Amino acid sequence: MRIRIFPVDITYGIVNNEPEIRVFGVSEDGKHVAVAHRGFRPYFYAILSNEEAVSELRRMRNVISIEIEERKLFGKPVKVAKIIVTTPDKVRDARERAATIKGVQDVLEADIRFTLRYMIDKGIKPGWMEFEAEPSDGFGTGIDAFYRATSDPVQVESTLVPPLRYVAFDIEVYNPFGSPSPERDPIIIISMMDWSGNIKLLVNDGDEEKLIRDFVRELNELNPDILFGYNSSRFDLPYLVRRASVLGVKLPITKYGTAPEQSTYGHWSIIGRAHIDLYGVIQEMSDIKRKSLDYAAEYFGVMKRSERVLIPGHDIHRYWDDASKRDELLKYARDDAVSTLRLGEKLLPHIIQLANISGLPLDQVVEASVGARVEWMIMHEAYRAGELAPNRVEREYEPYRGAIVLEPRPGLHNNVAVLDFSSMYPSIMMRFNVSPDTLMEGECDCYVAPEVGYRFLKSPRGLYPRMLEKLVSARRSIREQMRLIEAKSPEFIYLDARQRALKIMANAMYGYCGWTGARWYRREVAEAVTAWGRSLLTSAIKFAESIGGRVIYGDTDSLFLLNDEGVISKLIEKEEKDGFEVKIDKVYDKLLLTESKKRYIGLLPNGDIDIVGFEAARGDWCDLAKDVQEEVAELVLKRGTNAAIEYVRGIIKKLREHSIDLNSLIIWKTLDKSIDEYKVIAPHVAAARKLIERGFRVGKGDQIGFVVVKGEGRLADRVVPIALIKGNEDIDIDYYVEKQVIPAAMRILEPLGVNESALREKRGGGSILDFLG
DNA sequence: TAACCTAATAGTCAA
DNA sequence: TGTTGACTATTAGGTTAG
Repeated sequence: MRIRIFPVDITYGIVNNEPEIRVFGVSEDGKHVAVAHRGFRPYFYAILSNEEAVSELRRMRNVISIEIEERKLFGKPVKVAKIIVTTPDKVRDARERAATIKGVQDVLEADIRFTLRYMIDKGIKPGWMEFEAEPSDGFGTGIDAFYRATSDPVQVESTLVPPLRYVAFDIEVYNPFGSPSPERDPIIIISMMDWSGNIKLLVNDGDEEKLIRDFVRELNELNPDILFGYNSSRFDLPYLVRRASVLGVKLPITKYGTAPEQSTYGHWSIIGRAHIDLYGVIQEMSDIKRKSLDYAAEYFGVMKRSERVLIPGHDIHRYWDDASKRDELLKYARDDAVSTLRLGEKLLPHIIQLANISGLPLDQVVEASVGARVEWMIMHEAYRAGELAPNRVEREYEPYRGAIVLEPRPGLHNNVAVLDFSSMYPSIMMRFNVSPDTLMEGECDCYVAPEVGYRFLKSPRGLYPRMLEKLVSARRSIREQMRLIEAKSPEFIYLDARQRALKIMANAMYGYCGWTGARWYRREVAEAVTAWGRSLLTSAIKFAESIGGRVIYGDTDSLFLLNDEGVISKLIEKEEKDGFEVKIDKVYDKLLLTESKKRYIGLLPNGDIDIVGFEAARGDWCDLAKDVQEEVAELVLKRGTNAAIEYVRGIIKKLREHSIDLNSLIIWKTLDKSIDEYKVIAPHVAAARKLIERGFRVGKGDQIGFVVVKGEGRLADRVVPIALIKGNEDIDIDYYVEKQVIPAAMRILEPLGVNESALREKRGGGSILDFLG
């Protein structure tokens, strides 16, 4: 019989010294099914410098057989021995032995995990797959039907996703000592929400063991395919596991009836299910400045911050202890579970597509770095092309030249067209066959990169260009399909997520090739791409100017031109002839350029304002300053500078009267390293230190919010982290006027000829005291 | 000692 | 553990005027 399965988790077991791949997933009718597949063995390659090594390799223990193959490494043919080993746990030992054998130059692909090896070799990525199979004995719990595969799997293209069952969970911990510790502090609430909207609030009524057992029972009854959490890889799941073990309670929530375990990169996996920590997905979305669950949920329109309970983390124990506040804490826990579930629903299509395109399983793809995702995608392609995966090696960092940014022509311009090269770097790689395996030294039938002179074979097609072509053409056909489908239908959402993911992956390839940690790293490849990019942009400028165009700004792949239809259409036509697509991205009715690169504001025909690069677009300025700048931008473009000046004066007056909400004065900055690595104690570092003194665990990656209060010394000595705000702080209004509001406003007003003094209230009597004091 | 200058450090954004 | 280019604030440590 034929079994079609949408995999949720793929793992393996060992039966009679033979590995058995086990695919847990969902069938088309929504049943939980699992397929076991035997017959596939782990292996790795050895590059041979002489044939005599083969007999010695054959004599190694746990080796089943050796096959001599012709493969390629960076495009060059090599002879390799494929060393097939009994079970995955024997690979390491065999690899180490093989490496010491004379005649073995190098050992390759010994660090590829078995289940991923299986998927690469069988041409399977997470998504529908089909087996010939027959019913079999069980090897887990919570499964409706077991099968044993009698054929290799086949990937099935389908735009459908089965009805997956998912649950979101969140734990609250009693934390009177600051950050909680599982050895000491009990779990007090576990909140859960399932796919059909049922919410469960499990409460510690004095028996924490029962709480955990209740959670296990509820979860196994729901038997979800996906468990969503928010920061659950770093907090909730390890805390639960540790706490259960401290209490001596079992936590059998995997489909093997075991506890979750930590696997690679700190990820916590639940066999048979996909544990998806949404925090990682949010973290890489640069549009979302605040990464906490409440902000992320608000960003996606899932739950407004104003409509939910917000409790500062360090206060949880107080709400628990205070009988009159406990209900609020329960509501808070509930809101977290609801937000997490709804966020999961929004993000799942995206996650499924990233998994399907990269080849990484659902739970791993959210944890994996961008580089790792691209690399797995390349591994699949390389295998089919007979290319060996190079080993990961530590390399020295070698900087190289990037893109051009034009000097802006400052001033207020009318009717400006912004043109850009569509997917410039991917296009360059495809157009000139730029790839690590086509890079050549010496004479050849080659494309030669400008300035840097690196040479790339015209044929055969390289690994990178081939992959990009697949990504680009897949995206193109999806976008065509989308035109025929009703927007917001399930299929539309699926296709849209897919085309976005394809674009993300295509755009990530350039960054990957310049990453020193990449298996297929070749600095020359990245360098050639940016060199061609510079040359494309400069020649486009020259051409535009030669036919009377006026270029006022440009960055990497974009040109800002005074709108002239003739010039623009000729430029577009010319680039098309050269194999590049140039498009009008947008047209501004008005555009304000300053002397700064990468910063401008523009007025679109529909009245919208674009603010690019300025403080209003940044996450590290207080909301007040950002709001002021946004308003100033709008007033300046729509009504003129005087209106903007009046507005700013009004805000400053309000601020001095203390009638501005404290929340709009919070400044957020990320700790990019752990606290003792800092050479300079910046304000947010000082704020973080204060938190640590008070028992909070803050560190690398955390966002620190603080306000500035009056006092002596450095700014860093005058910050109060928001978790420690009592409400009676003496806010340093002058700081907010002079260092936040006025600079943000002046950034836009100054180039228009406004003097800073125009923003300040005239000082009345007693001004001499102000100067002295 | 206050005022001023400058390099280094750090974070964030544009592309 | 994707890239370079660019802007900006703040600290840290100096020099200088008085």
